[in-house]
Amino acid sequence: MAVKERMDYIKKQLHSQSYKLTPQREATVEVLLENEEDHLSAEDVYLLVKDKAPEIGLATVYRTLELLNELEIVDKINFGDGVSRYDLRKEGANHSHHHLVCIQCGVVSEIEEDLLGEVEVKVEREWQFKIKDHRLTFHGVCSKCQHEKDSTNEETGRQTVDQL
Amino acid sequence: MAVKERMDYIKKQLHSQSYKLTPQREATVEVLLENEEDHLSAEDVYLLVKDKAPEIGLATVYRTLELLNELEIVDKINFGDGVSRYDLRKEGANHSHHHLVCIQCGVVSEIEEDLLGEVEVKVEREWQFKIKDHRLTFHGVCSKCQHEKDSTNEETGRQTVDQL
DNA sequence: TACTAAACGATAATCATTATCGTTTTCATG
DNA sequence: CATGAAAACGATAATGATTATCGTTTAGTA
Repeated sequence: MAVKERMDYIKKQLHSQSYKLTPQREATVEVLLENEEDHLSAEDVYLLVKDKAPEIGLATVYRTLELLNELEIVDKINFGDGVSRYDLRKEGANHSHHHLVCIQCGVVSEIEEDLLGEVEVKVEREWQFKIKDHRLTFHGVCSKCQHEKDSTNEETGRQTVDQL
Repeated sequence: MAVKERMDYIKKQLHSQSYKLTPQREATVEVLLENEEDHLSAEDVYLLVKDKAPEIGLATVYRTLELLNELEIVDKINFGDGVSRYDLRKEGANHSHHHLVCIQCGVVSEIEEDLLGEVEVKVEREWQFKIKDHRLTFHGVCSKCQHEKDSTNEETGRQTVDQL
């Protein structure tokens, strides 16, 4: 399965930089692979990883996520709520993918396609800026919420407004 | 001058939503107008505003920035260091402008031009997502750092790498 | 001028993240 | 396989930004 292969790939990356391959790190990566779409916070990862490795400490989770971020295996992202979220990079991707954040239900979904190719060429040329990575997030209303005019939403109670 | 006019405009916006126009709020907005390019944190604003209104409290600065954010007079942005930064919207702009963050010297500069027009059309169409706002940040090496190969940098000590 | 809700200042509380420190484990070596 | 050193760990204290609380002050109005 793909999960196993990607796990092996990540293991190799750790090894190649002479980081040790501890069970805690393995369990953490496993959790990330199994919840790839979920934009987990450190706390989320901690709770999930405790099922696999109950003795793990929160500090270790933070340390591992930080390490994975440095190795560019995960992206540390921030949607403006007070927490960092950790997002596994697609295999071989050299940039962070884009996000859609629904301001009504809070759901975060992903755009894997890179929409910024031309934009980056322009920025590099006109601003003499050598781009290494990008962050692109759209805030708006997801298709589901656009159709639920009467949405009973725990976060804001806001109604859908001017779309459609 | 433009500052005065924009101040009046912001005053009107506060008034129109029946928020009071206190000296503390006025001083805070003044600081934002006078340091528009600087991506100030709440603490930064606090220190600057103390010159104009020495008795102001940090809590009030946070409250005011929060209010201005809700009124869409400022954007609250986050570049991944632990602090929120507050960025005045250009007059009449209905979206956040873009940012370039230099990973070597830490300088943040702005792109005022909206580069996302076509991208947004595509996203709205293909993902059925009604966009209200966006956040776009490029991380990379600014033109200055690209030319300082021997950069003595207090943050990372990192050398310029593979560009040029 | 007096009133009342809004706003304020000081500061305590919260909460995510980081640092510390003594213990445990991994992995290379004999 | 046993051993030793460095790396990693778990528990928890410390930090630092932000938010909540609360008694006092003030802006805008009658």
